[in-house]
Amino acid sequence: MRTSQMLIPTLKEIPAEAEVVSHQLLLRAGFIRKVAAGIYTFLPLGQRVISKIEKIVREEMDLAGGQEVILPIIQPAELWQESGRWEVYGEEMFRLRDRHHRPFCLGPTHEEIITALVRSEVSSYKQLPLLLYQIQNKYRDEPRPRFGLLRGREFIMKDLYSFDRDEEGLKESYAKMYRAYSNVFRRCGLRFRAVEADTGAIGGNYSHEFMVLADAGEAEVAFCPACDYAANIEIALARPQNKGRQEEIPAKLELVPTPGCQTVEEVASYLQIEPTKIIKTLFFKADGRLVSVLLRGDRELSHVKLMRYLGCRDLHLAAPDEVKEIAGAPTGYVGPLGLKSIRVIGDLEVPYMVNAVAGANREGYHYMNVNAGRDFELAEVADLRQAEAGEPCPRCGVPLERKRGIEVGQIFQLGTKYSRAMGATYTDPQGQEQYIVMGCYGIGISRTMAAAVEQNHDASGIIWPLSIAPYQVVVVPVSNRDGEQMAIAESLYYELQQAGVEVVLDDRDERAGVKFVEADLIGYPLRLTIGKKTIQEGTIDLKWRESGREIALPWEGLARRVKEEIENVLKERYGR
RNA sequence: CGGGGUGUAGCUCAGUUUGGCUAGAGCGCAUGGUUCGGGACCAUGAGGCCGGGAGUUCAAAUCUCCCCACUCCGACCA
Repeated sequence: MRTSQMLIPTLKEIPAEAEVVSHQLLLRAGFIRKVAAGIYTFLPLGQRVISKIEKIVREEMDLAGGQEVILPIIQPAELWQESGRWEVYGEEMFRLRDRHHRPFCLGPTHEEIITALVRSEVSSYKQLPLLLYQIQNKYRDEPRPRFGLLRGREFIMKDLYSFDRDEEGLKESYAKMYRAYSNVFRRCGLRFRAVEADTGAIGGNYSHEFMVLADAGEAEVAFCPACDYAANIEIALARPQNKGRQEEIPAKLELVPTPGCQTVEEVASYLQIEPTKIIKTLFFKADGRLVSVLLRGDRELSHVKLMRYLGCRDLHLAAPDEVKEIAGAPTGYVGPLGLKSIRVIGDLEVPYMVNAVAGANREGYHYMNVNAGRDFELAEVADLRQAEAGEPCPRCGVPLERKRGIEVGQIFQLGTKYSRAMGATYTDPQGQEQYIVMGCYGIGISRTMAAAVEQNHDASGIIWPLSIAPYQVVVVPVSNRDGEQMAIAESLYYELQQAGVEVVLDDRDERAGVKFVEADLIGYPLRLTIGKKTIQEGTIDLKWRESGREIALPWEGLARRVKEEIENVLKERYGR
């Protein structure tokens, strides 16, 4: 393709709406344009990257035994009512009615549709296992779309569903997908970690997320630099870190005034103690019931851990007046001493806290020298806090790292949640009816594109991994008015095309500087420059975007050489 | 949903506080010329319901009210 005929609207300035670098660069380099909040058009270059990611995904899914289908975007409410999710999904679902006022939704995911398909078409164990997938738009009316392609309301997703005879089969399918996903993201040139994850609204009991490590990520992961332990911070194991401090002798309980001290920081600085000495008491409403949670003052609660422990579906902080009613004091002065008629759950560290400080359930006062067991009963303890960087890995003891990540894929073992709800069964060899055991596996295709930019860019623009670059090579004649240069450029362009290289020819009547700057911004992995030197010395400058390495090579036979080099890199760095 | 910010040319923004000439700049675009290996320069030109509606006023981009969109923080998603 010739750039003079292509739609590549680059921008010199950063659009005001874009906050994160992938959003800025994808807009500036002419890959995407916004249509509404969280809804984007993919321009020709953007579409090519999407296609390339999809191609890698298809290869890996097909090699793992997947079969591609296309499921409808518009889905009838009845199926969602069967699974029980029509109500559960809430406002995140785009809902609509047809001309007969029948309710539908735009598919946020496809468990219902695929389960309905399989229950009517699969009836024998001989038809299992089955792996079906599609690549298609998904619709989720996010309360707050942001960061361009990283959190959209319409986005491109690959979703695969596995159907097995039993748990054993599910584990195999899951393992296959785990490997396939690792291949996909490696081949896309991403640095990622597979982490243990919560199952959330999708349901099921076992899950991994594939996280691309990047500061723009909305999730946090804890991982071990030495062993393979890695988990979403929501569920990463957090063992008590204060066991060794028990040499301190419990002292006498003491009521102290703490006027105007409502936060952990205020109390700590007023009493001249470390936040680690404070017992933080939080009140939550879990499915409508009040519970209280005790945590060391410097720790952060994991909502997911608490929800899992309580087995509740809805969890939010209690309102201040609810807290006052049950504790007799406003938030900031509440504590476990004398708390009645409310369930109290402590984090694993709380029993080890000696001579702690806690709210006195009296406005303006805290207790000092509080000890669990002596001063209050702590019947329930559980792992409820977020793991911190630096604490020992729960598997091997090496200090954990904690980083932000972009979730580009997630795999779930669903079990029989949907097959039971929707009656998807098969007949086993003994003639008995059994529920099909399911798994589901998603890859955010458009999000992967943004994640690749987050990880691969510099001050000049995008640095596409060769495997997903919109084009592999740009040929830049320094002057398109120089007939000799253009003749060489044209023939090189032709030869590269003949060799099967994905190439564009920048034949625009622009100054060389403009072409170089835009080539860098767009991020073509390889640039071939034809200038006066080419005429005089017979060489063409070959420059890799990633390393900046530039070498002059004789232009005769260059196309074949470039093709070989591209093949090598694709094979060695991005191959299977 | 709560709180903040912003809506003026394709893009980035002045102008709004204190109402008043024909609404501006840079970039981009078109035409002509000079330039030509890292976003050149000169000249000319096109391009605006100043987010929308209602009001106040002799007069509204500017003041008031309502609505909408975008965006950030939080809640939600979990």
